Amino acid sequence: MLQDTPIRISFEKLERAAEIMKTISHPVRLEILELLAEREPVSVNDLQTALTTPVEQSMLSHHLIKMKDKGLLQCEKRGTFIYYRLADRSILKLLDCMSQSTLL
Amino acid sequence: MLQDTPIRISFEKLERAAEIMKTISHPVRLEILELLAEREPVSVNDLQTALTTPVEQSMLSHHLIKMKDKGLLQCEKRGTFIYYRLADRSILKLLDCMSQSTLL
DNA sequence: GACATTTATGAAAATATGTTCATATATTAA
DNA sequence: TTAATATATGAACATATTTTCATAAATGTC
Repeated sequence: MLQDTPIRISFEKLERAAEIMKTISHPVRLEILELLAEREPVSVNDLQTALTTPVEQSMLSHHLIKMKDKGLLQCEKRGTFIYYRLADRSILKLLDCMSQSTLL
Repeated sequence: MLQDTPIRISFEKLERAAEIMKTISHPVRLEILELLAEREPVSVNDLQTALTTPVEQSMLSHHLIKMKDKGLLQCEKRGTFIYYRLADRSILKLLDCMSQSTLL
């Protein structure tokens, strides 16, 4: 059921929304979020293995840190491993909407 | 209620999803979509007036054409006016999710 | 201490995106 | 035909993002 009522957000919120969406608008980042949706927390290495696309360790680290900087992920160190988790699962609703969109 | 079941999308779909999200990840574009959500179709000029942020005619045109090129908008010419509309209202679900996200 | 493993860092390069400006095109009106 | 209005176009520029590469830091193991 599509909602048809006006949704009005302030420009500041539109800016923040745009920032969040921009941050995850990358196929690998979307897949990272999907993986974290299923299992949390996950180490960088496990993420790398789980991704369907081969991604360099360094590249993966950059992706993760970027999403963390934007407040989308959190991480925790255990020994030499770093475990990432979603900072807020409400972002999954976005993925869900996206996956259901008839635009895809 | 957040959905917690696995959402798995093919990499091609992730790429298309990323492309769509990237295209609308801009505060002005988000506001354009909001305006179109309420009223369709709207001429470029009316859009320009309705936007809360001042946007140059040329810039607005670029935004609209980009979203049209990506399949998110459609347009129709009447006289010297061009009326834009949403190509698919399912994109509004995304805005809705975004506006409800606790990340904002 | 030497070595392996895990992850981060930072610079450089490649690519993409956003913005501005001047101008073109199309339509309508006078 | 001239002028006015609506919109698009395209080049130039500025800025941001993505990717790669080499290397560093931290931890654990022998």
